[in-house]
Amino acid sequence: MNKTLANFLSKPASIVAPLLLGSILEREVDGKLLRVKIVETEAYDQTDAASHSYKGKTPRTDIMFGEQGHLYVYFTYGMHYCCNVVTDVDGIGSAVLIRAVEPLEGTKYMQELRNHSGRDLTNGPAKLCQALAIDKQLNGHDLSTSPLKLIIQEPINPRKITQTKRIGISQAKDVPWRYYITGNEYVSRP
DNA sequence: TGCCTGATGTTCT
DNA sequence: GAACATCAGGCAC
Repeated sequence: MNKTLANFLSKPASIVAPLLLGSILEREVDGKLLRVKIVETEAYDQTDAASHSYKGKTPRTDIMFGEQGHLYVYFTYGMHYCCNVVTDVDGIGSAVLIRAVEPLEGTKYMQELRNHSGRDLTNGPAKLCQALAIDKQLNGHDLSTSPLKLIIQEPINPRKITQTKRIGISQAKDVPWRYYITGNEYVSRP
């Protein structure tokens, strides 16, 4: 694990989530390079009823309780994958869900992977996983290594970040741990 | 443009 | 056996 990245992610999810906005994900697949910018995140930790780690460590959530900087991929609703960046130190079940990204490079191949084009290419957690060919094979992947790298950028101006309640969940809806870049067209709809 | 619904697998009770 | 951190397509307005 890259030390700078590990250090950056060594804090609770609610702290890291807004700092991840504007950072870059680089994905290599089939010899092609895909680059996207993170524009929307949600924080989850073990004190949070909506979190997979809330009920303690299970085989499924093992990754969330592990070392920060790894990818936690889960399968949901019978047909979709979603990906999280594990944060906080080893032993704490804390992660940041990537909800939306903005395509920077390889857009055409993402459209092929999604078999879909247009604005709604990556504006949802399951959509971006499909666009980046992320599935459970990448569960536990170290984000400082290929074929999927997280590249931290300077944190964007907090004034350009909107913080709201989370969406698409049934528990702890009132916890305001959703963050997105204000006005970015790739953010999912509220 | 916006609500409603079906598809469908993994996990935990 | 139910819940689920979802999406896409259909149909009404």
